[in-house]
Amino acid sequence: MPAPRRAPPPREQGLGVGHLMGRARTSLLAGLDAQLERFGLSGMQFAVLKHLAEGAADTAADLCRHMHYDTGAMTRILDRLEHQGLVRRERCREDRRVVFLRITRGGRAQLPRLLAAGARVLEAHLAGFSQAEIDTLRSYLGRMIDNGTHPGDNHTATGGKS
Amino acid sequence: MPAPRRAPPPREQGLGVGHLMGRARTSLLAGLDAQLERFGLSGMQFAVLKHLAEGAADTAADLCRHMHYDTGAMTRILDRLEHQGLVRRERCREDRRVVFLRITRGGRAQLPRLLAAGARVLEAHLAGFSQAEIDTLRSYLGRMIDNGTHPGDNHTATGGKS
DNA sequence: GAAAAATAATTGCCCAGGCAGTAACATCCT
DNA sequence: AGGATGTTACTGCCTGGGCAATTATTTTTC
Repeated sequence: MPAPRRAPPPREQGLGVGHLMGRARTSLLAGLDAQLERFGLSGMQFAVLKHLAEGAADTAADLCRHMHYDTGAMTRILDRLEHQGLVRRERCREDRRVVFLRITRGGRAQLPRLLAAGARVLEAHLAGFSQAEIDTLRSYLGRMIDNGTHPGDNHTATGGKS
Repeated sequence: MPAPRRAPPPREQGLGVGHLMGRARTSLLAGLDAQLERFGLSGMQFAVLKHLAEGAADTAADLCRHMHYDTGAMTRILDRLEHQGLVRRERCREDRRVVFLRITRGGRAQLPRLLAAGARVLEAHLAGFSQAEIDTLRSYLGRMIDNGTHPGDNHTATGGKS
């Protein structure tokens, strides 16, 4: 070790939570990308595929609404997924603006492996958490999102059940 | 049904956590950017300035280590901060590779307002949280980060402290 | 029924982060 | 000493998201 680095006490009161959240999310995403690398997929592509498989959405706009994602970026993600043969675009006949999205047979076949990879990453990050703790964490995050979405709602959120 | 809950998808909800985390962080960041917009600063620039003001780091490499950030991106952020007259670069004489970073008088003068803006956003998102809940949330995030950083450490993390 | 507004998908442009390289310098090793 | 190695800051290049049009279509409104 050439230069001994001093270890400054990281006293962060205010932004600590934001910072930690960013780190945790980065770690989650990095792990997911690492696991998905051998499938040639990014975390975002995986998420899209998962939503499609679950039937949560079947058009690009729908997907964007559910995932709070940019429509332009979504188009490009779908381009890649289609190019990889995992998703097929199919123009709707009744409303010729919309394009239905369908998982191909190959895409569906890969899905279990992808889901397993995602679960692995999450399990790793939640090692040592009890189910109650996971639920609590989820409720905290939900409340924060709610607070950010509807700012000024000053009801004590102690009973906050989404 | 013999209720053989052998190994169903027990952690299926886990992905929800990742999703919620992303949403919460996005909301936090969007709020911060909105508050900082009138200062002409991004959330990242603010974070860097804050670290410098606290004396947590005084070189670019140091900052990157503390903030887990890319060195190239850091150079460019510092370019902007310097161009805005908030930070000054000063070559070290002993080790001519390093460039010390100093907050200018103007930068330090703005800091209180910036910190207040950051605190506002965080307070808004944590409305209705007790101090204990905030601490719990922080500990959860810390444990997740730890799990991601040192994967495979299979000691029950129940006693995990920061 | 035609103009106006709304919606879906797409594209171009910009910005910012990650990565790989580069040049200057410092340190280590033998 | 002198070469290998590491460090610091910086610079292109690539990727990917966000935003603002653009195009094609539907729905609403008058």
